[in-house]
Amino acid sequence: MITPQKTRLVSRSISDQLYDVLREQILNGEVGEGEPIRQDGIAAAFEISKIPVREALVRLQQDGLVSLHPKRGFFVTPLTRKEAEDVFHLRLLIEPEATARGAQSATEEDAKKAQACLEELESAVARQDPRRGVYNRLFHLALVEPAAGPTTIHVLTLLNVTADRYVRFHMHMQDIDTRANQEHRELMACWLAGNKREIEKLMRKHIQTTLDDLRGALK
Amino acid sequence: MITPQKTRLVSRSISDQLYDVLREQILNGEVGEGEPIRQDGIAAAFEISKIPVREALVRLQQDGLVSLHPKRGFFVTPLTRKEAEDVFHLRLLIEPEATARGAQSATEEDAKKAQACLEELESAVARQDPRRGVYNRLFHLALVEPAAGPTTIHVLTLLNVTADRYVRFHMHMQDIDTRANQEHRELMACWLAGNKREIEKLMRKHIQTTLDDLRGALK
DNA sequence: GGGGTGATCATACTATGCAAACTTCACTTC
DNA sequence: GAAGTGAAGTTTGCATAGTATGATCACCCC
Repeated sequence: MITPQKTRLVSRSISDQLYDVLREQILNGEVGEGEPIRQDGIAAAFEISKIPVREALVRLQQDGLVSLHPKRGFFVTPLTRKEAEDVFHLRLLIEPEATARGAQSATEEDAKKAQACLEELESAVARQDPRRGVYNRLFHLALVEPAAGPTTIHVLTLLNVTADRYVRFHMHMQDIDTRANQEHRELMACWLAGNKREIEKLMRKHIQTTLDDLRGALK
Repeated sequence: MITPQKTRLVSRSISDQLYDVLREQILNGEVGEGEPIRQDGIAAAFEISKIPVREALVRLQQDGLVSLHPKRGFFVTPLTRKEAEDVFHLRLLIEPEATARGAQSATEEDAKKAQACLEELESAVARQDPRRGVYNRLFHLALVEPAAGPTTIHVLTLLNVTADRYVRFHMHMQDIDTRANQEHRELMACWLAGNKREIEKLMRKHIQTTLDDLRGALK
């Protein structure tokens, strides 16, 4: 018998897949900041045409990861201290409260999913998976999802992606992995308990600590 | 002698121009919600190829105005009460504080620009310009710009665009134009005075009032 | 006549190719 | 030798066109 899938299987377009790949590469710093992005080169490297390449780049532009100079091409947006402060400021404004609301209206289902995300994250950290930034985002979002509207999800994704870029670039992962692990466990426990005030405080502290570390790395 | 231009003259691509046009049309409700968007149709209507059409739609998708079902096309995202509440919740969280910070670090230059935006807005309202939603956004952003980073600008643009869509769809403009005019004047005066606490309170009230009106229209 | 099956049509998605624009660099002129 | 000029070489941006996929409908079997 055919077993039904939990994950809807949809055909992902080339541009859609490329979007993820390019975003990961930029977040990993594999493309130097300010460096021009040659459409032909990417198309050749992936053995595809320029059309899906352009579409992926346009999406990354809307995310603020690359900028477009007309008739001159796409460039990786430079990392600036100003933007880092900006992003974390917004996260501190939005995410603690959103997480608290998520904790309040989380169902059993939501709790399962959040815990699964945490386990996947810890497993990724344990095996030094370079994609653990992705799992970190997924965990943070899972805590928010139960109560958040689509716009909140979208904005927080945007902010977490950009924050992730700064963290990965300026900090050695091992240094924060253990601390983050500890904090994530605390967050999770508190979130499951549904303690609104406490979870809000913890999340604020979690983000603030990362920002402090980042400031230190930026000297 | 050649007079130097204040506005950098850059070549705007077809997809870039189309992005603005389509966004305005969706905001005006000229494309029914849930309605499929035929790429061929748009390409034919504007006498261009499908490539720039797709790029414009991809950008609108990142903005949340249209959604994409793989191999089935783009659809105008439906308006929901949940999203409206979500968007205004975020605006209330971000915009008052950002405006207050803008007021504090505004230069003479910034003040001139903000006042120019307000005048343009009032003029657009006076002549019943259907594009006055655009000028409203520009005014709100001008108050924030002096102190805001690029991400704050981007997020607030996103939120204001979506908020604008709900306002235009559910409310008759004349009803709020006069009240908004009054409030904008107060905001402007207070902003110029640099009264942080007061401007924060006023902006919060301004957004809250719009939300209340919107809730009323939604019954 | 209802449910399943296959052919036809419409549309999305991507490859190829081309013209316009930008960059680079050799060359000329002062 | 420095600055200006023009041609060659890249690269972007878009049009054309083909392929693949999903939707629609007629047809068949029960």
